[in-house]
Amino acid sequence: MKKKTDKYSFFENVYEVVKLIPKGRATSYGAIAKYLGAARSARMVGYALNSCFAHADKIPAHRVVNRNGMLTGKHHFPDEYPMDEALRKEGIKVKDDKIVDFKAVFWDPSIELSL
DNA sequence: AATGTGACATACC
DNA sequence: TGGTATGCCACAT
Repeated sequence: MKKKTDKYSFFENVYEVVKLIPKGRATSYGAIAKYLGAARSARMVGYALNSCFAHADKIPAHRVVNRNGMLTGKHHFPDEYPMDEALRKEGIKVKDDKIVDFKAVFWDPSIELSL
């Protein structure tokens, strides 16, 4: 329900999409940005996730990686819960901070959510 | 309003 | 493979 603002922040949108990512899947910043209608705001997606820890809800930010499937954001995760470990627990294989067979687990919101 | 920022994407070397 | 440079855009200050 909307109050004063008709639209939520771009961040809120990012959080919503990330939370919709199925277990064992992963997507890219660019894909999310595109789905939100701002394909050139991939940086904003990462920016948003940077604040995800401050966000009230739990954001599976570990399911969001860059275009190469590389865990570029792992350095931003808490040491107690590394990004690659989180992914492994969901069945995603990670090697050298990169998702193995990324395209196999790739989850594109602009496709999956439009079915 | 202006400036700084960045977990990207792409290009180039 | 990795460093540098540029474009890009929404948010923070």
